[in-house]
Amino acid sequence: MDKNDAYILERQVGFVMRRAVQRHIAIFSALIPEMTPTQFAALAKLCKLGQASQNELGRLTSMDVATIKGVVDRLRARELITSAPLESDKRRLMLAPTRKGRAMYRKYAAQAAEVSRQTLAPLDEGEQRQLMQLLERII
Amino acid sequence: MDKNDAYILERQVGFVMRRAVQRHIAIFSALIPEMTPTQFAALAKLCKLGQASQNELGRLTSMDVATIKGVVDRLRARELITSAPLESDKRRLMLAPTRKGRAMYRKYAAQAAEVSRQTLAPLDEGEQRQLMQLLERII
DNA sequence: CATATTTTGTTTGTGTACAAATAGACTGTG
DNA sequence: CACAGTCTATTTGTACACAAACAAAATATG
Repeated sequence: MDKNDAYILERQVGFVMRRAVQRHIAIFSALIPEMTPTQFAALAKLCKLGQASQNELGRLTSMDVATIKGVVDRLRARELITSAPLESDKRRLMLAPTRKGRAMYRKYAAQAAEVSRQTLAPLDEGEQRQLMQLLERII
Repeated sequence: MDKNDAYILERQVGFVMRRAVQRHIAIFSALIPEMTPTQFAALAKLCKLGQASQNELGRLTSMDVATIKGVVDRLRARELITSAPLESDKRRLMLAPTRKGRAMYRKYAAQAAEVSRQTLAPLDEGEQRQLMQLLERII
């Protein structure tokens, strides 16, 4: 095996992204210990929408059916959202933030933005924009 | 709240990185269904080193003690690595790839590199280098 | 209208990922 | 030497993440 085509773990995108995500999550939980990034994402999206079915919310937050169910269960257990079967389509479980959920979202929205700032802090503004654009293209 | 400082989920680094990692893992498991990215990372690193303690391997692959233990257990269950307490320091669990483990690594090293290529395929070479450099700086 | 297909949600099983508590082994310092 | 502090590994509990199998409800199509 030639030295040039050696597999170097540290140079693989997957590995580097995994580490970057780890750092991001660490920053998030330091600034917002009350909930996980995933929970906040679901709550934020639901607050933005007003209401949505569980499935819909999952698609919009890129969580599969099993994952969104767990996240929804935990948010509901904390009374941050409510759920109820839809009359006109009994398959669907309509979700909406509670007053408490909306308050939680408002309380932490600024902090969540700060998490993004701190995550990108090692880069200047141009580099930050570049990184975001490049990442969006490999999604 | 001004529209400009609204929290837009899709524009947060954490969210975009999470989705990019999801795509990467999907590509990985399509090309290498035999093992997970994490397992391959640990096996690859161990093959490169020849041997290492569990703790050491965890640090080098960015897995905490509980995570690396699980990964090691599964690799050992499949007889891809062996483990034995070190005589000179009975706390440490020395790991080494088995012949089967080394064969597995050799078999999939090229495929693993291909995973990285496909993940970055939407970008040209310069952009790929840029993305990698930017990601490395926010680790 | 009847039924094949699709959609939505649930459940189970496996695999990361991390915090916190514990135990045993080592090291450094008095 | 003693023992305080550190290091390594394990265990437990919680939380994503996804595949696969299932059930119930809605829709499409003949």
